[in-house]
Amino acid sequence: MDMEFCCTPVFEGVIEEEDAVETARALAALGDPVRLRIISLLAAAPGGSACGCELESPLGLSQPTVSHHLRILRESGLVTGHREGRWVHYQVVSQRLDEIREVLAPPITVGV
Amino acid sequence: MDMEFCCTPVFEGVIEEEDAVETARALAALGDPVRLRIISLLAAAPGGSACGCELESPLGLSQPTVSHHLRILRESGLVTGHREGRWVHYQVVSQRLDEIREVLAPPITVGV
DNA sequence: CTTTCAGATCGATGATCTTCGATACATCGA
DNA sequence: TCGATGTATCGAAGATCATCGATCTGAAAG
Repeated sequence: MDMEFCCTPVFEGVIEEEDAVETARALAALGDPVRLRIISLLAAAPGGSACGCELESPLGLSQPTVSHHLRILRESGLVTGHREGRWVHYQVVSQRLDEIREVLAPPITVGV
Repeated sequence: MDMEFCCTPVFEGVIEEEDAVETARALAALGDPVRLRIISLLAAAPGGSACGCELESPLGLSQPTVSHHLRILRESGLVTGHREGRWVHYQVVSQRLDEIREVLAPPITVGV
């Protein structure tokens, strides 16, 4: 079961309520200091991935809380998790970040 | 009194707690469907600006609520407001959006 | 089979956020 | 000066969110 994510640019006409909700969900997932640090930690980890247990200590948060944030990032398509024995290796989905950056990109200048 | 906004990239080393809070604040400001639509409405308005009173109807929200969201967008540097008689003309600060896009930009690839 | 450990889920709590009516402030027109 | 209009702020209600301890699942080790 794969997911459908938002891609509607903010600057091509007035964004519809429904599309705005989807896009806002992705941006809200990034709008939390803990989740930004998780992304940063994963990207900086050797091989670009780390298990949840490696995040608790640097974040200074409990295991359920880290798991909670990872779930939100997963549901927003910003990270993926692959089970490897007892561990789940998480890594950043850079394509997804590119998509979100595109949503905020300035309008296509047509002359002027 | 000018404001200091975040600019610390997520992918250049592990982002510090303090910087993460600042960056998250900006992204959280964008993480709301109403505020995304406000940005979209302002950008699509003739001259790229509109007063608060012109937003209430298309958003279907009360004046205090619209004012509340405009305040958050202002405090995040995403819009500016210029008083023109009784009206305050709001417009999107595209530079600020560029900054935020940069924060989410992929790391500088050094070989490989 | 039992223990151990990583991860997910549940339930509760406290904080934050969205929304609105009421109200105050500011500006213009009569 | 007075009323009308756009905006900001206040206070309250309801919803959402972050956080944790307790608990459950799943997998490896003994």
